[in-house]
Amino acid sequence: MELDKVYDPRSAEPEIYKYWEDNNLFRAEADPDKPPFSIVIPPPNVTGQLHLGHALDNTVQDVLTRAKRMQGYAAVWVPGTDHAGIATQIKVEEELRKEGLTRYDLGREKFLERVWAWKDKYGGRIIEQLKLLGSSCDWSRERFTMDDGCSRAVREVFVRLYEKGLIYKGNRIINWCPHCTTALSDTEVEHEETPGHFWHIKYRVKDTDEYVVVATTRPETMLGDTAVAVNPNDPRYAHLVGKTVILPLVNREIPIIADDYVDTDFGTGCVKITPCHDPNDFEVGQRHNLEQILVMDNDARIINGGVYDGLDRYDARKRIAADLDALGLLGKIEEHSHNVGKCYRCGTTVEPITSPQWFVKMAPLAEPAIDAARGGRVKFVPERFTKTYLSWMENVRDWCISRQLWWGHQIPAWTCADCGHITVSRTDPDACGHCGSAKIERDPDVLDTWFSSALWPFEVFGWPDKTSELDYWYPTTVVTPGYDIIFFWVARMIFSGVEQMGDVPFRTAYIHGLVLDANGKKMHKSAGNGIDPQEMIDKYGADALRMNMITGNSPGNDMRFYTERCEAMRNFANKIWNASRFVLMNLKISEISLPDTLDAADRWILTKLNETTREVTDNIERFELGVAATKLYDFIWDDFCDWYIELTKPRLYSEDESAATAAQRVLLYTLAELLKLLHPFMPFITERIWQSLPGASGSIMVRKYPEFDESLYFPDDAASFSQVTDAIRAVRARRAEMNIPPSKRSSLAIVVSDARSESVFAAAREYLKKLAYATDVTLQSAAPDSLGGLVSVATDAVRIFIPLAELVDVDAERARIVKELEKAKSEIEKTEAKLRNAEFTSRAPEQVVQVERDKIARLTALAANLGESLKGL
RNA sequence: GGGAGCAUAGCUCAGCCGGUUAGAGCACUUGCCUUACAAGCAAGGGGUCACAGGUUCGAGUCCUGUUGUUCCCACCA
Repeated sequence: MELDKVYDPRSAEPEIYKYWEDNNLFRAEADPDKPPFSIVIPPPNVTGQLHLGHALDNTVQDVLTRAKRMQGYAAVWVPGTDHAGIATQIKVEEELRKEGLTRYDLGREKFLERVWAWKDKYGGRIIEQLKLLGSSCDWSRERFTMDDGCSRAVREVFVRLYEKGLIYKGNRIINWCPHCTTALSDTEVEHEETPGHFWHIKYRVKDTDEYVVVATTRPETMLGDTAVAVNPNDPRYAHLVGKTVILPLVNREIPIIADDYVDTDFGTGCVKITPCHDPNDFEVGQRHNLEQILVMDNDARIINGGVYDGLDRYDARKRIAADLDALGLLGKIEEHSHNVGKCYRCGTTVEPITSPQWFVKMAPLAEPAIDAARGGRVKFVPERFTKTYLSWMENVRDWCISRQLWWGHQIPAWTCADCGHITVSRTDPDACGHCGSAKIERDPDVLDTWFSSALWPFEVFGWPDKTSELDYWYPTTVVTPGYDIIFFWVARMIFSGVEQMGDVPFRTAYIHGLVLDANGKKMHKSAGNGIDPQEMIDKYGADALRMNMITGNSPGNDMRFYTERCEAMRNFANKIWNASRFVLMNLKISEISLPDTLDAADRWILTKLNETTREVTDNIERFELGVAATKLYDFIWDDFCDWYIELTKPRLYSEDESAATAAQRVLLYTLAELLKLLHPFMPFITERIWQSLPGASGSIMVRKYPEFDESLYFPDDAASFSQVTDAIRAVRARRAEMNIPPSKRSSLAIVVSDARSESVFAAAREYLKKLAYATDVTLQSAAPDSLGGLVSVATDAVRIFIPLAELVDVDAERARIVKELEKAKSEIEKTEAKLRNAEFTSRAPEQVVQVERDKIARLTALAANLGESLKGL
């Protein structure tokens, strides 16, 4: 099958993907004869567009999975599509707003219909995009589970934890997003240093003329103050403890209490206590049995605040400040920069608020999850992320899991209107579990999306049923998230897996970095610096984008995205394409097999191929995908294309049929092997070329990954052959310096110093002619008597004479040789000094010492040859 | 306040257990349309590996400190 003159990924890639799909090549079922390799794929956010973070995730997963599968594993991909209710919901709300509607206008039923349609529309698009990227994930396994109330697995876990007392409902302070109108967990709040003000407010002590001054960044919360606190050891205020102050504007009498929480050195040393709107104050309030007064509703509008009721929190802030000022109760206003919590999805400033919510008690769950990482049952790659994980897990607070959203797993809890008992059940109950009343109502809240995501590694295999799939694939082998979701997802999968399954959800968490824009900024849609991967795929092809993602950065480190690198990888694809075209158009054979006799160049390339195979396999094993890909890039471009293909040309075009056939065989064999090696990284183009190779059948995706082959490894021969390539390079350099075009050929006289070199060069005549632009090559044991008219070139193995003297600038020539000679001499000196050092020779390993000795020998020979050349000038 | 990462060529980055003359891509210079490829070929310029100590026969690589920078975590109102 012939290859088109130009490779067009835009048309080729979808075709190839279809071929994989049509032939059902993605599905790898459990196989008792093969070790399982299962990889957990994060649920893509349904936001209508894939971003480069997903592209990176997806590529890493795909490379690993394809490689493992070719290496003989039963490899399975575990795709998730069950995520991000909130993202979708917010998007739909935005759409509605354009029509002047809110979700309340539509009602839950109708609203969910819209959300669902939107998800189908855009969720499907994301899967199409992932396919474009080459994802070998078997998307036919996709399961949408979150629309129908609550999935079985989620319900099972909820009930289990509830029965163990690890889930509780309580009126606690939580983070509230007034835009999404839902509670958020601690991890969903991003803290951002924000400039603000520090308002000093005077509270008059009752029945005195004395004032205490409190400082606050949120004056509007004063409406909910139920105490003022001072440090018990603060002499300034000791006399006031136990007295009361009159809360201005509200005229409520509140106590002055003493609590260690107050830092005497910060602010005024007096703190207003608002139990409903500050986590610390909440705790203080608990300790002192303070009244809780909620002064904001779900939209962050004032309630229970008298004349301020109905005002937005920021309007209220202005009004209150103004009113206090009018009363002369506003002290200084300082500029104050402080950390403000923002909703990680919409960026709105979150409001700490007390609210009845569901929590997971973390301490008992964290402990075994910590042990799992300490004991190495879960390994993080790179290792440093273990620490990130541990420090979070060790300090984790209870997890707020209820969300006031309409789409998600609805909490399986029913409250009785008669007795107030909460019934938690695996099946929908008809009556209260306590009093039997039928007047029960289901909790309208849904679960944090990460609650269900945490169950993914076992839920997808059919849990809570005991399935053979689950038995075979769990624990999964690896998960590959970015470090930004270690807390959200990785940690929660670990403690959920350990708790429910009694074992970790995956053996290795291979953590990658984030994709930044060219200026080093995190990509955000709002910042407009995001790049749609599809754009890159359309322009350069998925293979190029994948290589760009994989190479040029190391595990766990962020990478900046450069379009130029995509271009470079596109060029690489083009290179492979053209090299393959060359091989194919020169073939007269119809099967992949090596010839009986290999010549020097063959042995050289096969040795290089073997080394590359060994190293690349090793790198993949250690998750060093970037290094692996780079080695393949170098081998293919430098060794195979630039050297070996050129080296085969004389034989391919020669009259000698058997030599030509031998070259064809080695070319085809090497090409087939390198295509297999490269396939996990550039799946499309390798498949396309593979399908065109004579004697290759089926998909390259299920071929065996190359292994190191001792019988095709000739390190000594390869080393000898490098004498030839060195000589060729030296001649080319000489000619380039003299600006001699390749079209101007000349003869070469090569002086060899020993029998080995003689035979090496004798066998390499044709190579020298082709690559060193020689008309003919003669070997001799001594330099020509007269060096007149000759240009000389020296390597450590040979001296070469070229009759081009009429073009030589003798002075420049001398200067060049002197420079080279000096460099060689200084190297020799350094090396000799090293060898003279007894400490070195006695302590360094023999191998290392030998390398130095060899170096001396080589450099000495080179220096001698250079010296001779100099004399001849 | 605690923790982590990064600092190597003009730019973006590799460099795994310390051991040849520190690499790649892009950019730059010179010469080439050599019948696979100008998205290419050949040759070349460019780095006291942030700074200061230390360990070692030997340090870009390990240790300590300094500086700069990025990120994560944390209840200072």
